[in-house]
Amino acid sequence: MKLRKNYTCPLELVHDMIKGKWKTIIIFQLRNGKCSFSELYHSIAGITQKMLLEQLRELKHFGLIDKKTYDGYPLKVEYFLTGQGEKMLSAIKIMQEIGIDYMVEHCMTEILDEKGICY
Amino acid sequence: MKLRKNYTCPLELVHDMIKGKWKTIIIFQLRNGKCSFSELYHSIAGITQKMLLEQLRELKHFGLIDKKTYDGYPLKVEYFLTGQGEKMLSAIKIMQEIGIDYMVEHCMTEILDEKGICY
DNA sequence: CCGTATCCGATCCGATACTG
DNA sequence: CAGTATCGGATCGGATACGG
Repeated sequence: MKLRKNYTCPLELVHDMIKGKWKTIIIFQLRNGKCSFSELYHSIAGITQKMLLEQLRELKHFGLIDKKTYDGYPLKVEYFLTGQGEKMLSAIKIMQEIGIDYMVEHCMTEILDEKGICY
Repeated sequence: MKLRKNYTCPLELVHDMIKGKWKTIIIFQLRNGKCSFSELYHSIAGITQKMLLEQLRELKHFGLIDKKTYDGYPLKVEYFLTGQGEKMLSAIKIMQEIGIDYMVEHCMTEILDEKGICY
């Protein structure tokens, strides 16, 4: 990842913060508090270890998440949202609604749970 | 663009709606109402005609913007946000704030205007 | 003014195998 | 359990030229 890139606008910066297929989903999965690596891994359908690690590293770099590592064996790590991560979550929750609106509108609701939500 | 993709979660869908370097910026530029193609083109630093057209087409496909074409010469077109586009704008405004927060925090404020905003 | 077409390097991301 | 390394196809996005 290129650090200290010359950004010409805040939204360009935020694009780097959350770009890619997985970052918004990862942030959303952390909405209820801390998760271990494998909790995230098993709760996000289709993601690979490589992608999860990579995206977690980038999210941490931009200060949206942080992690706490515990010594001992087996290794234990907890990922959690920072203050800015929570702020991003509030934007992502709006996006989730927009996604659901679209799916309802276009009859793609078969994947939603009984509350009309998934992930 | 692949239509009727099989989405497994709303955020994956929304990722397609706004992915790429330019879409959030385009939506933000439409925050004050309708714009012609060239107004958008000249107000977004660094974008090419190709990218602008391509991204406008995709935003329209997902129903975040719409356009109105007037006959006559020279050609006149107006792009504007739909209801869902306005909803997306509310999320994008939060992201803008996050971007500005980050820039202030990391002393990258030289590009911000006197109100601390750009674009 | 508005929209299209092509070329090509950079990046994304899935598959897979491996380490502490 | 947590993290790393490599390969290769797909997609993204900038440059450039052209057409209605």
